Amino acid sequence: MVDLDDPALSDDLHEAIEQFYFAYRGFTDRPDRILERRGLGRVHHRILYFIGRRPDVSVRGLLDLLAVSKQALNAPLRQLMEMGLVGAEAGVEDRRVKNLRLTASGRKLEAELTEAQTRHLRAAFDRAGAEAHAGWTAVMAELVKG
Amino acid sequence: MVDLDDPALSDDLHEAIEQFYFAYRGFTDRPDRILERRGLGRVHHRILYFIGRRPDVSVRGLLDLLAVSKQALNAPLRQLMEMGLVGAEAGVEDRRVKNLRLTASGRKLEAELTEAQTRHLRAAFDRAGAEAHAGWTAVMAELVKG
DNA sequence: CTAAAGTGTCAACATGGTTGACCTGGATGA
DNA sequence: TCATCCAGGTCAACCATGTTGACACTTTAG
Repeated sequence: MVDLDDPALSDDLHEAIEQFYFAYRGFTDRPDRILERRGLGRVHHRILYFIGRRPDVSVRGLLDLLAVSKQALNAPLRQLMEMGLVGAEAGVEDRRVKNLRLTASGRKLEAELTEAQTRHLRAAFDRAGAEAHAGWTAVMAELVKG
Repeated sequence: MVDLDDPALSDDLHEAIEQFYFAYRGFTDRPDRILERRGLGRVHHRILYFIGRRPDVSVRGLLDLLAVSKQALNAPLRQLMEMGLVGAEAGVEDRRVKNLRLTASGRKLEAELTEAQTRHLRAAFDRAGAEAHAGWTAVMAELVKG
């Protein structure tokens, strides 16, 4: 059992570390379970997610977002294209670049996965209140910047 | 380049997903870099951290906290004991259980690693303000519960 | 024409996790 | 007392995800 009310956790910054760890773990394992039923992994989710959010992103752009090597990206991306979830088109200005987009079925899977996470987040925001929601967002923005 | 101000990110719940992802990534890679200089990994950090926060935790307790198999825990834990960073004592009531504790040098390394993360968090909390800090904590608590 | 950039792919390797099987030794209840 | 359960340790096979290095191809740009 995970007891976050343990009296040993006095320092609130230490508590924040644990909250971050456990919250993130809970945040990722729902979509993970959906994915593993299809033989896909977390990488595939991240790829689907970012292509969905940034249509026509290039392979290079994806690499920078995910901060992985192109070799690590290549296999799962190709797999998603072979499964018909992601489509690619040569760029108009520069025909070397591939503009990546979700297909209809890609959008469907992406929505299913992301929905699991947004439902989780929305529930927490609702319970904590609008003010807390705003505070959370502000702190997260600082963490991303810093 | 990671551009979180991209106009495509309209839905704030989607933005929250990205913030969570990028914030967590930034949060973990500082201690990771300290560790890799000593040939240790993130697992070792988590072990040191939780033993530090919950002195006399048992191996079983650690397994439940980390949610990994005992085989995954065994090697890094043994390594930490061989390095003299973690000590163990047989339990008084039940002599099967091992009560794990940090040694002096274990506490030193743990403090160094954790300090990197608390400094990061403290900076974000300071910039975002006390109210935002409270909101962040409230939302995180809900996420851990949910 | 040449250099650089975007993409693709092969190979070798490291890490960190899994499950299954089996062992020791201490606790415990019929 | 004896059978059984539980904490812990260890071996083996396996898998997912990542890395670097090297090389090829196409296209763009100087």
